[in-house]
Formats: sequence, C-alpha cells, structure tokens
Amino acid sequence: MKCSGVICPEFSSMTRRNHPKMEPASLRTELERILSATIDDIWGNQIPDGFQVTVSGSDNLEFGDLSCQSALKLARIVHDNPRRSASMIVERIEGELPWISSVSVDGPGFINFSLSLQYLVSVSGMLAFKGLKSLLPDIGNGRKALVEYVSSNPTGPLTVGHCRQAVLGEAISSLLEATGWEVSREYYFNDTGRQMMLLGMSLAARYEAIDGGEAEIPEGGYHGDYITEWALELRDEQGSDLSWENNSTAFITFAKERAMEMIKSDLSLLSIEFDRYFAESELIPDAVRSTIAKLSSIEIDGKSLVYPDNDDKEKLWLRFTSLGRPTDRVIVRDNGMYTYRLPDIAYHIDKFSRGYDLMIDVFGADHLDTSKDVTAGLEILLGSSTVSDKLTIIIHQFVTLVREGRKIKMSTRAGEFVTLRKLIHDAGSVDVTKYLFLTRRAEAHMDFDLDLARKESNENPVYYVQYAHARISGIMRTAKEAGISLPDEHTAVSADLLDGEHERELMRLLELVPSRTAAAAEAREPHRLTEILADLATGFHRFYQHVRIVDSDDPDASSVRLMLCEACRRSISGLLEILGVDAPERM
RNA sequence: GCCCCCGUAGCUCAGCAGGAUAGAGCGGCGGUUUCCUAAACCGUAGGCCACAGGUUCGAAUCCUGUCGGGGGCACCA
Repeated sequence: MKCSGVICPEFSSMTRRNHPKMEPASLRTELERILSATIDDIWGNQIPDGFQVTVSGSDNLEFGDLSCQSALKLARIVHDNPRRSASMIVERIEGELPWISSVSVDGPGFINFSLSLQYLVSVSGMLAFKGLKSLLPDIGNGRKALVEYVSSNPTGPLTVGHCRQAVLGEAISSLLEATGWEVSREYYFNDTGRQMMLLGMSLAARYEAIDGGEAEIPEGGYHGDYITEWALELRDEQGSDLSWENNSTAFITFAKERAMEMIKSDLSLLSIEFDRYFAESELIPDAVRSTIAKLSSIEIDGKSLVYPDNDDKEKLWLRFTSLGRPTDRVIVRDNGMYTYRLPDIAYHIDKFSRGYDLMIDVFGADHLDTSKDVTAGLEILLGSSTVSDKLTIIIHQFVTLVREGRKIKMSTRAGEFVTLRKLIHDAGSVDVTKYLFLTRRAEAHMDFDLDLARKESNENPVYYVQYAHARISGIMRTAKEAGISLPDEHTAVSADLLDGEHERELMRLLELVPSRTAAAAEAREPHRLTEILADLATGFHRFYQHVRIVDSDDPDASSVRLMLCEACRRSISGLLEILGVDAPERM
C-alpha cells in the first residue's frame, strides 16, 4: 500500500502528459490513495490497519467540490487537533495534485478540494461524446449475477404489489448491468402442490357452472372473473365433456398456462423479460430428495436436523431451532407433499451450483420469515460465509392502496385486488407508474391513492425530468438549424469558454453523476437514481434560464455550451434507461 | 406473544457505513415570457428530524427504552 514520495512517478507523468483524460471514479481512487499514503508517511504505525480514507462530494459549493473527513477521524487516533492534522496533510500534498485547482482546510478539519476547470470540462466532454455508461466504474468486471424477482405463482394476473417488485427488480438488474455485471433475470414459480390444485378446481367449478351446474369454488380457491373467462375458453377449445373427476390434470394445466400467459403479458407492459422461468417441478424429485438427504445427514448437539413427526412417520420436520430460528417447521407433509421452505432451499442450492458471484432475491414483506429460514438452511449446507458473500435478499414493503380515503385490503384468492394493468391505466402511463415506485426506497411503505393516481401523475417528477431531456433535444435541433455543432471530440476544448459561474455549477453536477450512480449500484438502491435525475433536471433548467446557449454571433462558445447540454442529456437518458423509463425528444 | 419496516415541511417522500447552515416534488403566497420548449425559473412562508436517555469533539444518522402507524408469524406460496 505504501507509495514512496507519496505521488507515484508513473501516476504523475501519466496524468499530466500521456493521459489527458481522468475519469471521476479514478480521480477519487487516486486522491484517496495519495491521502492515505500521506497519512502513513506522517503518522506511520499509529494508523490502524483498517483505517479507510474516503473522498466524497461536498454538500455545499462553499466547501469545494470534494471533501475528505479523515483528519477528523484521525483526531481520536493521534490525539491532536484535527485542524492541525489536516494542515499537516495539506502541506505535503498541496500543488502536487493533478486535476485539483486548490486544497483548503475548513471548519473543524475538513480537507476540501476544488476541481480544476480543465478537468470538469474534460469530464463533461466524455459524458457528451461517450455517454454515461462509459464513465461508470466496472464494478462487476464481468462477474455473473442472478436477480430473482416477481416470482409470483401462476394463479392470476399480477397485482400492484407485484408491480412494485417487478419495477424494483428490473431496475436493480439494469443498475448492475450498467456497472459491469453480467446479469441473468430469473422468475421462480410453483407449478405443483396445493395452490395449483385449488386453481384447477376453481376453474372446473366455473366450467361446470357454464351449463347451469352449481358452481362450488373450493375453500381457499380463486374467485377472480378471469377464471370464468378461462372456463369459456376451455369449453370452446375442448368441448363440455370434461369433469374434475376424470380430467383434473387438463384443468390444472390449462389454468396454469393461461396464468403464465397473463403474467408474461403483464410483464411485457413494463418491458420486462426474464432470461429464465424456473419451475418448481424441475426440482422434483431429484433436487429436493438430495436436499433432504443432505439436511438429514447433519447433526447438531447430537440431534438430527431432520426428524419425523411423533404421530406420523411420513411427516418430516426441520429443526430450525438448532439453526437459531424461533420454531421448527414441517418440510414434508403426511401426504408426501413438500412445504414451501424445502423446494426453496433446493432451488437456492441449484442457483449456488450454477456459479454466480452474486445472487439477489427481491421479495415482498410476506417472505420475510420464510426467507430467514431458507437462509439458515443454506448456511448450514453451504457455509455461512459463502451464503453471506453471495446472497442478498431485498425485502420491499407492501403498497397500500387507498380509494375514497379508505385502505383496500387485497386478496388474490377472493378476487379482490387491483391489477398491475389497472394501476398503469389509472396512473396514466407506464413511465409514471415505474417512476412513482422507484422514487421510494424498497423498505418504505407506500400509500397509493387510486383516486389521485391520474392527478398525481400530471404532477409526477418524471415529467420534470423528461421535460429537461426534451428541452435539450429541442436545443440540439435549434443549434443544428443555426449551423452550430458540438466541438470535435478529439480536440481539447478551450476551458476559458466555460469559465462562468453557471457553467461550472452544471459541470460540477455532471462530474458527480458517475460516482453517485456507482454508489447506488453498490447499495442496490435504484431509488437514488431518481434523486440524481431530479438534481440534473433542476441543474439544467437553471442553467438554461441564465445562459443563452445557441448564439449565432458566438459559434465557438455556443459549441462548447452545446457540449454541456449534450453531456446533461446523455446523463439523463442514461439514468432513465437504467430505470426503464423513456427519454422523449419532444413533449 | 415473537419478528420486520416506518415515524423528517400542509401532503408524498429523499437524506441515515456520524460531520460543516436539514432537502426535493406537490400544495400556499409573490414575481419572471419582444429571446433556444413557462411541463420552466426566481423569491418567500412552512421543521423541538415522534419522545426520552446513552455513546461521541460532533447524532436526523449509531445504541437502549417509550409511544404511534403498517406488515409478517400455515402441514398456502
């Protein structure tokens, strides 16, 4: 880690001569390295091993562009006034830093850096000519990630809750892709067991009711109108001679296929496509049996992890209490069917065996308890460090629907739910729906007022952002008509032409975009992108208000200002693309 | 009873791996278009960051407790 003389000769010459461009992510890394080396130089072995030096964007322009708090954190370690420590650091590095125009010690001991104009111009140029993605750090570095989301069982249309999850999972996937991960999107569904049986029986009941039979939907069955529609379709296709007693498989298969079609069509409204739909039946019987065998072979405190029920030997329990969970659970029922937890553990083992470096599950709050059990099971089978290193479970809270000021209780089985389709219709557009969900972080509850949906959508911040994009696109058209184009990509732009207060403010905002986006990716928090977008839109609108961009009397200055606009436009469109929201050229 | 999430401006929510005067959108009030899209911009009002302790040079952010709201605790998924 040590670097003699603080500034590596290679780095110094590289940045100053051979490598005229510096990317924001690299600049931060280099600053951190230089600061870290300087601190090591001054205080040497007083510094503990894990001491992290970080450079982050300043909150306020008064404090420069980038800020380092290390001197404050150092105070406790070296027992000195943080301002004095900061000054000692600054003395050593001042004037030696590439791309930095000034360094100062402010407040209680912050070290603040101002970025040089030339650097800011060069970053804006990279954004304008190469786009946002080219400046995002390659965090994944080709590693493979699997994101599992939606995973709703084929029993009916997707609802509002699924919509939130779909949008969230898709945005996380895209965000990972944008930062260098190779992402597979996977949808896991249960196509066996009790729910499918109930679905088939519900369809059979509606089918028989067509010809006047008494429709008896079984207890716990499905009451949605769509079942009746399927029943009519089934009769059109296969006549009216089917009966549940003789043709149960036909009913179940028909319902299951219709449900999956419905779900895929709902997902296509959101432009979501999965790489794989993984059916639970693929795990039965081999994968599940081998999972039971592995779990059975484990003993904790002299007790087998799997044990038979006292009354019924066919029924098997998993001793979750030995794994730190509150209660043991049945994993195989007396009729030989598996409960949810067992195939789910088997499914995750399958995922782990496929060699992913990162696996993300996006679940609703109802999965909280079971997902903890599943994780505990995986940890005992695969080792807790393997699981914690590779598996991340994101639990999002539910959407509460409000209509006429009252909360609506939703139930898919009772047929009382608001579909994803209806939600999109009420909100007025797909973009609005997506953006609305994405402005909240996953763990925040969300009230969705259906009566206000459309009204709110007109005031939705997505239009504010899209408008900025459309406005810039308009400026590009105007510039073209006036014969003004972007500067040449390979010729250095004269920074003097952008030496204004408003230009600098916008460039500084742009410079922050790649690192803020990368931070959002590492936190798996796509809602942060909506914050960046709002900042960019505000920044641009303000810039536009104060600065005349296309000016036929001054084509050179117009051209470089146009470059800033283009940098802004491509930043906005790049972020919107990650969120799956359209970036319109006109509004 | 156990577990999870939330409590920040009138409303919906950001900010929370501690840091320098707490933010946005919408709503309120008042301004700004002979000029590249006014779906914009500028100004202004509005906050004991639920409450109480604790840790710290420093807490909206971390810890503990209390209160309030939501959700989950199937041999459904």
